[in-house]
Amino acid sequence: MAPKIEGIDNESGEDSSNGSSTSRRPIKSTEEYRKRRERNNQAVKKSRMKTKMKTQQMVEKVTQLKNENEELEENIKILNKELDMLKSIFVAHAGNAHGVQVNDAELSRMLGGSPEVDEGASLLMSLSQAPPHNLA
Amino acid sequence: MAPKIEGIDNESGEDSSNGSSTSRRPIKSTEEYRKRRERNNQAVKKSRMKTKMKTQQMVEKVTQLKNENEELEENIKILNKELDMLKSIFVAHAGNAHGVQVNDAELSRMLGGSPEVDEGASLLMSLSQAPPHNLA
DNA sequence: TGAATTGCGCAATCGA
DNA sequence: TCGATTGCGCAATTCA
Repeated sequence: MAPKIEGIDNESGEDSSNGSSTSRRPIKSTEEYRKRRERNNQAVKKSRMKTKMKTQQMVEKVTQLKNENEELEENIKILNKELDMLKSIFVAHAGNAHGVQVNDAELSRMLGGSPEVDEGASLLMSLSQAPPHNLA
Repeated sequence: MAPKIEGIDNESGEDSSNGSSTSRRPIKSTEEYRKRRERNNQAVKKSRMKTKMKTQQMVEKVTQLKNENEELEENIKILNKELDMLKSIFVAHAGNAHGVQVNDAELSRMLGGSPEVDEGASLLMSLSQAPPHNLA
């Protein structure tokens, strides 16, 4: 995390008194050094490519999710519309020639499912108050 | 796009014959150079920060959209369930003591709205075939 | 022309 | 120990 002052080449853990030569400056050090640098440069390049790819994929992911979202909202709109239709028909029919034969208790029994409707918009509430089921 | 061989310091567009000194090597060049380098380093840092922020925000955006998506799917499930309920009630009621008073033509008229239901799942189809409205 | 962006290499540090 | 990450500076290039 704390790079050196920059520019200084204090590399190689090798000691200057190399066991394979009388050279004042270690030979193997330098060639080994270049070899290592080259490998690291390669690794860096690879790593950065990877990062770029990930970023790119995230951009795509975002647009994809946005589209999915739009479709879902659209479907919810349609479903709500259909629900409203059915409710109107239901009510109209009920108030027509005869009283409704199912009361709330019966409805509750018939419904049964959807135990925990988080948005407070159950069928019964829909029937009585008709709040559009959107919430997004 | 094509960096130099690296390490060579061929900088400064200044001419060696600087108009403010007799020095063979331009003085202003060097100080100007450092000044520019410093500014660029600053700009680079800034730019990279910006990039990082954007990336981070995208990560958050993705999780946010995923959550929203989940909620929407959940709501669609609920709506479909409610729709099914209403339909059962409707059909049961119809087949009970008297015939259905609304035929398809009437229904069509009553529906009116939702001009272009893209998924082929209109109310009428729902009533006759009951295909769950999911499609996500 | 000056700021912003980008490719690249170096060194430190991390992680297995 | 060695590849992967990361902060940083340099120079070329792009943008405004």
